[in-house]
Amino acid sequence: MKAIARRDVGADPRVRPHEGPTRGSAPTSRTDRETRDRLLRAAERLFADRGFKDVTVRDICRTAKANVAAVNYHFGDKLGLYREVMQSAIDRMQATTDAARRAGEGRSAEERLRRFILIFVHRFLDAGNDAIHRLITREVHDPTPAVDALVEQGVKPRVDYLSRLLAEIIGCSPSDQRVLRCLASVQAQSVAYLHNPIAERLGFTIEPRTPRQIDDIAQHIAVFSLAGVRAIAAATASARRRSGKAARGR
Amino acid sequence: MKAIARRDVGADPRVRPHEGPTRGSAPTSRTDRETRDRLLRAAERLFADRGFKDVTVRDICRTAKANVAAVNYHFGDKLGLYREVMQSAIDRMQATTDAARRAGEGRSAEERLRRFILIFVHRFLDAGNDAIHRLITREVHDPTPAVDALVEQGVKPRVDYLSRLLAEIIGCSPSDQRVLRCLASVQAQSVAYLHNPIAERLGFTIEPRTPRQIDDIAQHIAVFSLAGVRAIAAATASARRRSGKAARGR
DNA sequence: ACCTCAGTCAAACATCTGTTTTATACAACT
DNA sequence: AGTTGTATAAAACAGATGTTTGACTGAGGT
Repeated sequence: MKAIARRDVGADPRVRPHEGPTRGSAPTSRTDRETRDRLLRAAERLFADRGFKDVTVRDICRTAKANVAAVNYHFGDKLGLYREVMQSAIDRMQATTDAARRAGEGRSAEERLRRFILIFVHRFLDAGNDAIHRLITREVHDPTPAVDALVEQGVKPRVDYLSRLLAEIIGCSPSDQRVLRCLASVQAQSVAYLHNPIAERLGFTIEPRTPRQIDDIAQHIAVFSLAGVRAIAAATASARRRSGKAARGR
Repeated sequence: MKAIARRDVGADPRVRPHEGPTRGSAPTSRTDRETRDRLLRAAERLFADRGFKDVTVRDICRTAKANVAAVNYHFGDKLGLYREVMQSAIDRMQATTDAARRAGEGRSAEERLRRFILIFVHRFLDAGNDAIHRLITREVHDPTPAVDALVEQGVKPRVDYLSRLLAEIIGCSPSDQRVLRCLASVQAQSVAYLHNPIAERLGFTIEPRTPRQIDDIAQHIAVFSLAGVRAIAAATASARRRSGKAARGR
């Protein structure tokens, strides 16, 4: 009976006793919301450090100095809390895409790509965004039910923009396979610089990076990627010129 | 009391009742070892799919059609099984490094890099190696106590070889920061092609890749990377020529 | 025939974890 | 004063999980 009741609540969240402090976006009554915010902050860091399943609500509540029941009260369940953390990450990801896109408005295709990369890498490696990016990276390898929102709102807009941009540079359709591969090559490079235990064990990453170091990395990825994309465009162009297949090797 | 006894066993594994079927590398008595192998195979797949903590010994034993106690009997504990799975992954990683390194012996530095990338990507994306590479990638973001062996035996040899190679191409010391960044750029690209739920949700990766597709990807990464490394070398060379900072974009 | 020991199995154990329950405190409103 | 609704707290619950225990089997050696 209890199990059934719980399952019903899960299926229809609106049935929950409180559904958090008042529904919708009411002012939540008074000075409270403190606990809620502390939970969100603690959860963001812990989820980023260890992933959804390896963090217990007791960990979160201990860090946030709240009672164990606080998560269920304010967010329905653990997943509800995670979704809210992830949504804020998605929002910041969208903001980064928009900023990096705007930075190149009115420029040539190559210059738009260069500026996109520079802005993007700076935000990506900014210490203040470290948690959300580790969070997003985790969804790639260990998806939770929140992955759908991430893909639709966070990943797709960026992929669409970069695909059109790369297609213009290469001179082909955005659905051409080369576009996707260049997209992968460009975006993958940044991920290598997220803090991770193996890189640290090898002596790379001297912990909080200086703005200078971040800029050096951004310049590296921009130079490397521009040259890579040009080479891909040139290789296929010269291949087309001699009619045959790929113009690989020497 | 029981808790203490268990902790003692954990601290000194040699106290365990069996320590697996006979110690060392004795022939394990008779036809058995079947169960052990089934456990290893099941564990490799499950650990690769879901990570160390998200797989239960019950999952593994169910998959391997063995009893729940089988893991503790044959491998001491869950971590012992994981270590053995990881060791076989490390061994294959070493073999890939050696093969990719040998493929370029006696060639120019650039050609050695090109061949290294081609061999490496082929092995990396070979369907038969998919599990071990997802396993290794997991250690990057969610290290277990097995990460030390991975770094020492698997990662370091590859990093050392590629560092020397890239330093030769760029024309600088292997400890130069540009070497590390090019190394990151080259290796990071392959990781983007491991099967992951987000790429699949976006419609990329048409499941088991054909040898043709893998070769296309390998060629792409080789062309892209060679051009990228050359550009980094050229940028710093021309920068040195005019004494100032970076010679970016234009 | 007897013993030994690796291997397997079912059951039990102790712990951890997400969630629920019950109770209490406090503020706002009637 | 009384009611209502929000927030928090302590305890309890139910299920899962890594590990251990004790019994049983069968082959090999004496």
